[in-house]
Amino acid sequence: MTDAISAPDGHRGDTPSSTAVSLALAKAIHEQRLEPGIKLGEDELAKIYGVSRTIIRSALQTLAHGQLVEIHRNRGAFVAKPTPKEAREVFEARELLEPRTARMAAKKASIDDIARLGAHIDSEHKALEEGDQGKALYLSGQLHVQIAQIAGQATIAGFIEDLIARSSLIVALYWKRESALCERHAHHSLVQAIGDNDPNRAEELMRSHLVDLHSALDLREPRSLAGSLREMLE
Amino acid sequence: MTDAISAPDGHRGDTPSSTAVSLALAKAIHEQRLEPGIKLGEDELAKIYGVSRTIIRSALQTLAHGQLVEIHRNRGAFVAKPTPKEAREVFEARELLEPRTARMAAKKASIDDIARLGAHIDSEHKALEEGDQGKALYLSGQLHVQIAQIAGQATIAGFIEDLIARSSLIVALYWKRESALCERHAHHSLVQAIGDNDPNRAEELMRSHLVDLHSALDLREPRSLAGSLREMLE
DNA sequence: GAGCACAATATTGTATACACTTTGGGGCAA
DNA sequence: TTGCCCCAAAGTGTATACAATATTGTGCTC
Repeated sequence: MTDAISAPDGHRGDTPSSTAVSLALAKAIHEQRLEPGIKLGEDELAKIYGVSRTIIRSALQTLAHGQLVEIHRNRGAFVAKPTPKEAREVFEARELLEPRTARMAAKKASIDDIARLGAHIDSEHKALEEGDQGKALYLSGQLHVQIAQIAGQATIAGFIEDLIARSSLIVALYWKRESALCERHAHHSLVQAIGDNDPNRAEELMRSHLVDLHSALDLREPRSLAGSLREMLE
Repeated sequence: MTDAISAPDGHRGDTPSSTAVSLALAKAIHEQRLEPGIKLGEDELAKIYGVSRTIIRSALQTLAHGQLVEIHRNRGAFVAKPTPKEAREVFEARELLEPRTARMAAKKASIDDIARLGAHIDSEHKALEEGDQGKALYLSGQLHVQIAQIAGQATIAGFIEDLIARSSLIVALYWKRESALCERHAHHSLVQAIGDNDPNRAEELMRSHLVDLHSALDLREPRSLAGSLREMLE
């Protein structure tokens, strides 16, 4: 443990370490290595990543903005636990934003874009075959983000990115195990529609894909999770 | 100067001072007391608000998240200057989100909600009569936020809140002076449609209101502003 | 033994100190 | 004069120290 964080160093030599930490934490949440409700102690994180609490605090604030983390004053930061109402809102927002975005992506997608999407789906399949459920879930979300980026609307893409991150928490809490991962086919045909520059089909496929996801959730009560016991009594 | 910040103390006794600072700055930007591009020095703000740089830094990070402020590493924080492309994206996002939201608000609005909207419009008119352009602009944006809140979709309302804040920067940079403020009537009839629980009309009025706003912008080149000279050479 | 009050501990909130980067100016050389 | 380099000053980035608050454990009282 306590290996210093590997700075991703996006493009140039500048590397705010708080960004690296928040990305690392976001990915851990996205891959469901961090369960909803778990406490994120500042000192603990500071030791793990080999930085001061200043950096950790900044990273936690960033995550709180995207609603991946809840910060309670004088009590600390916790991985967020979206309520059923919030979960519904997230998916309703996605159903409003993403189909339109998929339509735009289908209109604008270049050869390069389509190649990237194809490669992405391949990684997704590989992760599934290797049994890396967390990584597969992460990649599955990132596909939606990539589509939004192809649509060329950075602002909306940013919103979608937030919604997708929160969706991973929602899946952790509300996913019905019964429903198989029908995603494989859905993503494949969606990418195909975009590759064919078929906006109508892309929009409709995205819409039905989201409805499928939404209806695969059991939004009555949050799944009981380790560490959640205490919070239920507060 | 240097009067300590008046903590708003939202509901309970908890008051993160960084929140108070970021709200104060956001309002100043919204009311166009802070021009796009102006530098927000940490020490300066710390003295003004009577807190340490720690707090200021946190507040600036919050604002950067909403894209009201741009932070350049080792160079400092500046009030954001949205590009024409960004401006278009913001309004396109609004045109996607707000009409649907107005529709939902018209469906759900209670007597109380409608009274609040009416009171809001009154304040708006009063601010205009008193010649307080900044406050009028701020209130005008807040009406949109309130409508989104009435719709009961907190997630989408949050997005809209961000978009409205950014819109004030866009107006500062790209508003054609020629176009009169047609807002008065637009807001009035919009609130009326919501009060009548007429979703179709509310949606359509919101849509056309946004189109009007959008077309009152000159999105070719950012308006030259005090202090922007230096930045053009950087 | 149960409940409460208080002290000890742990953790977060804020301020300050120090290190690093950028910036601006003055001096020196061509 | 012009161009360059180096140094000083200013400002941001990070770590640490201290203060305030919440939590937990202990012992007392009833």
